Amino acid sequence: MFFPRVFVGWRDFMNLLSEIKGRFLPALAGLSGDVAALLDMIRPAQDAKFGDFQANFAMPLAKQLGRSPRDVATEVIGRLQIADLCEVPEIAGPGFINLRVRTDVLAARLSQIAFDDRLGVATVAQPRNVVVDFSSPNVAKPMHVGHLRSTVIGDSICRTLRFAGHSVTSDNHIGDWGTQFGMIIYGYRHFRDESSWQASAVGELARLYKLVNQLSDYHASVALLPAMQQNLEDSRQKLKQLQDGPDDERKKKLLATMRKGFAAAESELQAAQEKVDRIRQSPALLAAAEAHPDIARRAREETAKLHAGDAENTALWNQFMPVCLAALQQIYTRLKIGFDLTLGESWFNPFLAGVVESLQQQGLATLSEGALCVFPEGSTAPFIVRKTDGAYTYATTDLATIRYRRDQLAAQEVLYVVDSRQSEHFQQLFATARLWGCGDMTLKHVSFGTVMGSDGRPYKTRAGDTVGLESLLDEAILRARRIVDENDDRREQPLLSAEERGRVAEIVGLGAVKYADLHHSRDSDYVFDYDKMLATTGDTATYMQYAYARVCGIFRRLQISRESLRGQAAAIELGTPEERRLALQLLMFGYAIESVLSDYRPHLLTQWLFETANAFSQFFDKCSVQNAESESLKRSRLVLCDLMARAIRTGLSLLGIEVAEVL
RNA sequence: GUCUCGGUAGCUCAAUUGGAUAGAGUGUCGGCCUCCGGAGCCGAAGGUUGUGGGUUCGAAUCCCGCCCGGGACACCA
Repeated sequence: MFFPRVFVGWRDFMNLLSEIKGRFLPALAGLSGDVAALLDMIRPAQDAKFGDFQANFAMPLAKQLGRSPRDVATEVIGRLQIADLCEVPEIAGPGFINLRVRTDVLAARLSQIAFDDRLGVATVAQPRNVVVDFSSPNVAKPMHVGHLRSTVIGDSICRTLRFAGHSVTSDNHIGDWGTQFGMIIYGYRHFRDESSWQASAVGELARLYKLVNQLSDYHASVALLPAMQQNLEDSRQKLKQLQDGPDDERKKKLLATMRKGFAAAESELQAAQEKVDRIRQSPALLAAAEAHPDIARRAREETAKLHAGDAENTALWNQFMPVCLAALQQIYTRLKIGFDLTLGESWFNPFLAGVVESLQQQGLATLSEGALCVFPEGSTAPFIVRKTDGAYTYATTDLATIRYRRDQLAAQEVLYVVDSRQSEHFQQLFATARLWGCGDMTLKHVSFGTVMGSDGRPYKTRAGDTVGLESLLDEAILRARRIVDENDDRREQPLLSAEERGRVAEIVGLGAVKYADLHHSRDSDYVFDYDKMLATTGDTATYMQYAYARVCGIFRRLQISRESLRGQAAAIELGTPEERRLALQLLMFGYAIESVLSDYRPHLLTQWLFETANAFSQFFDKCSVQNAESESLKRSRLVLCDLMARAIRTGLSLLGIEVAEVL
């Protein structure tokens, strides 16, 4: 018999939900062909008033059998042997079966996992070999806010997969071979400031990149400006004509479309004009621009020379790369994020010709308008694997990478944590890979939305530049420091030295940035807002960190070390609703992780963390540890506190967020 | 034009993928420190889920039409 996914839970004896599903299996036998689907409809209750778990299968099953849902529910409950786990199941509403776990069972389960670092979460029965492709910045330019989501989400997914027992290879597929290298090579040759280069090679490279980019844009804009003005004028005319023309059904819609087109043309023109103005306002820049009229083409030529193996450009590339990588590493070190591999585009360069050859041999690639293309089913646009000029594209590199990951890394699954704007590319890539013979791998685009500013537009500085990641982190940590200072200064006896305050500020600031990102569901755009992410109230990383610090405060106050609890048995007493809720919440950790991994959604873990910290805060409010009515209750609560602290620490660690004993 | 993602409380976002009376945070108003950290806890108000139809026991979720917004659509990656 084939066992579907739910039965993985057999090993996972601490997982309440799996165990409950296991009890329903015999009770449902013979009622439906697809028992797994029915078991899948047993879930945590969506409201505590309905109990702890609810089974929703009676309605669809009744339909299948042509009976009434409550009747079916009654029959299933009649067959169900669950008295040792749950109280008597109740049927509610149209036919929901509500389950409440016996409190003594919760207590017993909690005792068993009390000192388990994994909180009783078993590793998966069938580990997969997963490559996670994330972050992937261009090395020649500084990392900016756009790289934040991929980096933070990707890291969290890696950590969670590893925790679950999968074999994970994180790979930073950096852009180290593209046109931007031609630009810095050109810049280095013509605009290098030797003293700046000596002082800070990265800084100088960033400046050169920006300069060459600006000058290229200038010439492109100057060339395009007349056409753009004409275009704007044309659409102004057309708009006017239409407005004056006869009313009919299509007019309104057409008008809206044209207004949109007009607005787009207008802002396009404005952007181009700004690029031109910026150069013209500076005599030095203007002189540079005029001295290098065909800078864009010549930068492209430098790239082409590099790709062709030109000795001088290769030497420059070799000189630049360590500098660029060190700059990236500095950010990753601050973020406390690491990679198993950093195999960039350049690394796959030697394989590209072979990839194209293989595609041709299999008859997958055809020439179209001079470019060699694959036309995967369901897509009209070509997937270009070799350009007219003979150069390969990132499509080619991505295919080479897939093959490498399958053949050399034995990957069963590859996750691409990349901006949703590239979803069409990945659709084509995956379709092509399947045709090409990589159909045995699971390829998944874990897409995410844009980081927006409070104005609802992509997050930029007031001057309109993208925000550098470095300065963003600085700002968050600075703000966190102010909060930490203020808080500690308020105490009669400050607890933190200046050095400790700095360390805490870093934990709080970084946590705020990461949590803010992760707690949104990844496909939606999210608004970046320092004030919200570092708010001292509400659903932020600090809330969890604060809860953690409060637990530590209890132990400090009572002068008991958390480790000292571990020696003896942990008898748990759950006499109050607050203790019970916290216990149940702690036992749901495994479920939260499963939910995250079912579709790579870290926000489901932030949700669990918030609920857990909230359950603790209620407990903290109502259930005094130091004034517990008995020694055994006090000990029980201490164990609960210790467990909760480790739950928060472990959960946050899967998001890449740290905790501090004192905030 | 084609494709794609979205529109949910004043604001920022959820809703375990079709389940019960759509939930959190924030903001507003009102309670709670002789007691372990008040960065906390409790309560109230706040909704025609863009809109009109359809599918069924049941829809924010699936299908169709329309209205708004973001994004992608041939040689940048």
